[in-house]
Amino acid sequence: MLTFPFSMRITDELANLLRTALAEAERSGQLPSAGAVQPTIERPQHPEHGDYSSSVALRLARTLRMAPMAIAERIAAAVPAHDAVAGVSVALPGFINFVLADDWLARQVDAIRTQGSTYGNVEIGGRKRIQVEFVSVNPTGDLHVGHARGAVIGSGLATLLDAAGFGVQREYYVNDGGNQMRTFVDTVYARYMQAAGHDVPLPELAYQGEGPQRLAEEILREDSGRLVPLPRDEAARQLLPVVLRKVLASIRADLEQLGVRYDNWFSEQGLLVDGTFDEAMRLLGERGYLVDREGARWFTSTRLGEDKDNVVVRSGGGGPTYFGTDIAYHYDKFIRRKFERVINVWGADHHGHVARMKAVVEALGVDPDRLTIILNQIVSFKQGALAVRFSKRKGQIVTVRELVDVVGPDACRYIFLSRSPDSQMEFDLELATKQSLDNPVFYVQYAHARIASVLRMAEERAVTWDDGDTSLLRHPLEMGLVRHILVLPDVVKLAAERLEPHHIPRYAEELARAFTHFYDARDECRILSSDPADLPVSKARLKLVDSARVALARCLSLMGMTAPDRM
RNA sequence: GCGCCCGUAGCUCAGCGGAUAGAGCACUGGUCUUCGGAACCAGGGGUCGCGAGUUCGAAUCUCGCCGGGCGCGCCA
Repeated sequence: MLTFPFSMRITDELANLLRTALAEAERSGQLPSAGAVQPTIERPQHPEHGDYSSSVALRLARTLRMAPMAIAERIAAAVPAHDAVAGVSVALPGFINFVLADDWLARQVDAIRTQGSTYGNVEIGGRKRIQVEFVSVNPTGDLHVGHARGAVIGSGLATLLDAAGFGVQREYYVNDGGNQMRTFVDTVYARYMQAAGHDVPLPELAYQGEGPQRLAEEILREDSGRLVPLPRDEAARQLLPVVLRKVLASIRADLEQLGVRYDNWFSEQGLLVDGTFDEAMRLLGERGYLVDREGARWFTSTRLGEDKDNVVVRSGGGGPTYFGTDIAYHYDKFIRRKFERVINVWGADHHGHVARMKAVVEALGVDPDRLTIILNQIVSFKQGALAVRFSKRKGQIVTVRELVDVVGPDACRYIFLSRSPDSQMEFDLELATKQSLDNPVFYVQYAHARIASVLRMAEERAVTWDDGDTSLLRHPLEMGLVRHILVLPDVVKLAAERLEPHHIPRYAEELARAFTHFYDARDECRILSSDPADLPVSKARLKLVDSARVALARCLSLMGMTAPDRM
């Protein structure tokens, strides 16, 4: 009898069984040699096809020149006994189906509870250093509502990669070195002087809205007009760090409200002052990817198959372009800080930047596959059937802060996380704020609160269940719940491998449903019974719902949501 | 014009080349006296945008077309 440590995913165990079976069938001459094969394990959609299945026989049919069913039968016959597996069968057109053993399933309940908040972790990252950079909006005002999606996807992805065993760093790239920042500071300066009673005109292309003005008035109040007598350039120079500090503090506070935190805030300006920019340019030059033309310096992307070259240093002493400093930034990520992988989460409007950025990384001598750029499509908002157009004047939601105030961080995160970044999603404000089970956010959290409530009630009735015997669990609803709980590690693995956090909320909903089905079978599977004879099975069921609590809480924490004990 | 993303049930969305394409909402009908009814069960509803191709097998891969979004700056 083969056994594996409980921390191993059941799908890996089944794949191993198939590998063993395949090797054995080849050794005994039942099957011709197939070479190296990685049997895949799927979860069938229909329960009559078992708990897990494999199409390995279908895939082998061609190379082995045999009928798929014959291959499946010979593999299935050679599958070694395993205490997790109650049955192996074959089905047309050539599937091998596995049914898990109830007693083995029941034993997993204690194993899951032992793992607690680490349940669902998988080891696919090997502690590899990976950076997730996201949001990175110019520090020129509040985060717009459109930035919330990238913030949630980026932070969700980072948490997921953590759980998958990567060494993750969350980073915000602060664009404090470019024209936009300068224009913003100039705008604040003009507003500052105006507030101090001086008729200083706004710069060309000044930032509109009341943001710069409010900021200017605040700074004026705090520094009592210290900058008024200074020459314009000097005043702007001194104003920049003050503006930056205030705007970043506001952005940071808004993101924290949304459950988003960073390990590092990285300054673009720093790349210029500490020589990183020059170093990156030197390397690119040495490798022959820079050319001076029309007074500017260009990166010759065309050498790497791009449509056109791109300016990295402007003509007329204009300094580096955004693209130029981004080269230095990626030089820093890969060559200075030696991240093995870098993930950038960008809005879809940065699409045009992707190909040349990959080209740059390649030009720096780094495998471009180490850079992944996730583009999230734009979000539109609606209120029930009505489209919402954002307009400050109408007093509608415009900033991330306002969105979080109205919808709440949990619902906000869940909704953004449950859609693939590729979808041009619609965010229904009405549904998101609905306090009912129409709202999947509440359905999942409600299941957790219900479990907490049952456990509280057990405590009130002085039922101790640490000694519960899970082998008493055998009802189909009990087994069904364990089956669902056991899927979490595979979901984490899949989501992390594919960098797709949206599988987590889908699974969480499925798990919540499995719990609710079990819970709702009041007659057949009552957890707390008034009949003393039911005490042993009550204790076993308390352990079962506690393991469901562990898995639900883990899902919620992976999504950066709270796991409420009461609602 | 070129490039990328999207098109799946009335709506919002899942779907790793595999079995009868799924979930929630909405709709229709039904269930339950104790653990949280903010519940549960059942049912109807699909040319997977259209057309070819590859494959034992295509919503999934390839090509073409249609529709929507985004991009193609010495902006970021």
